[in-house]
Amino acid sequence: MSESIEQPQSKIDEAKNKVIGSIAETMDLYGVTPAAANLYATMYFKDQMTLDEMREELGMSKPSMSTSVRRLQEIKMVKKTFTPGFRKHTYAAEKDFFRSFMGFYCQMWEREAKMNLDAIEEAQEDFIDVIKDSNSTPDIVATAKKHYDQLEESKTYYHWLNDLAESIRSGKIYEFLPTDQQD
Amino acid sequence: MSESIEQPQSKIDEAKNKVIGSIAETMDLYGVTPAAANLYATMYFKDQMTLDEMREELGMSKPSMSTSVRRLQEIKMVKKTFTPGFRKHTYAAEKDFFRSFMGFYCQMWEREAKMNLDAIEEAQEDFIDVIKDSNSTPDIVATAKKHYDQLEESKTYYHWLNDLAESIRSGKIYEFLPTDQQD
DNA sequence: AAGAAAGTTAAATAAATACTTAATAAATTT
DNA sequence: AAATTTATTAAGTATTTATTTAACTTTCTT
Repeated sequence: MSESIEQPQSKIDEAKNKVIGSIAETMDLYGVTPAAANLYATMYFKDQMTLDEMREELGMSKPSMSTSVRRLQEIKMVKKTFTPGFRKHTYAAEKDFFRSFMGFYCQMWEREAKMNLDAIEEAQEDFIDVIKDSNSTPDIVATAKKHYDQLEESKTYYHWLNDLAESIRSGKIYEFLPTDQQD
Repeated sequence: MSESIEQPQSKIDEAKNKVIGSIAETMDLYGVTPAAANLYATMYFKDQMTLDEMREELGMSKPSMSTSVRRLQEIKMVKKTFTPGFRKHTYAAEKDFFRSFMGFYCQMWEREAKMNLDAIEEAQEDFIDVIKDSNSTPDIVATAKKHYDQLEESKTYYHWLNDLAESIRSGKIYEFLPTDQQD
């Protein structure tokens, strides 16, 4: 048999690996570690996996798989599965990318909104103190006012970000942007 | 003067730094380098800046500022400004977070969709070859079909991601999610 | 309850990446 | 056109981050 003829199984593996590489690369760009990114992409083609199977399949250490799988659980891209009569823990990838998207972005956006709104609140109080302070020169007061107003305006964005996250979590966004619409 | 009484100017700086730290921290989480994140957050409170002012203000090297500012330009978070009769280049931060959001996410999502759709296309061709191949056992064919279908279904997500990006770029999303709605 | 198997935490190492210094290129002024 | 100022590229260094090895804890089985 000529070596140009590929075995069906290896061709399947090759095809899978193209997709795995691509998914992992994009996850990398979003700040997910390489091990976690490769793991998710690998699990995407599997029903469920144990830590040992992951270690075997990716050729990495077990602790690495353990921490990666936990990180993926945190962003809701992997779920623990219960397998009766089986001692090892089993995990399954979230295959629905819409749900993965939700888990990843909504969490991030809500966190961003909270963190920055908290900081803005504190800063605005400080600016008010400066504005009220009799030691403040007119220039200083004007600057404080300008910054206060800038922050006030920016709040609109963070509220919108929370609204966006909420409309994704609730699924309401799909009324506006249907999932089945082919372009 | 007691040291518990704060000078207005330093109080302003302190307040700004709270927000700068918070903005930079969230940008860090999105994979923007610390230097670029701090730079954007600093510029957020400035009209415009030169590379030397950036270096001075952040206490970092000029090349670091140069590469950071370029990265920020790529994601549309900083724009070059023209200052007549002034030799040095000047740059201004995009103060409208809605525009920053657009620049950052739409670019990422469009890139993700393109990359993964390309990989999927290639992989699907391979799976078809395997399905057609007379050397393939029924098991192999079944697996190839399963993977093909899974990839086919996932395309819906990438098309939706493109639609989402498009609706943000066009501003149509704000018809669905108004920016002024306070919660 | 003791032993074994699986998973996690902690410390150490390896790898990646961000940044700085030094050198080069580009642009503006005299 | 030469010189000076500004910006960028490249090479090297330092820092951070990811991963592994080793120790420990938990959980299950006999």
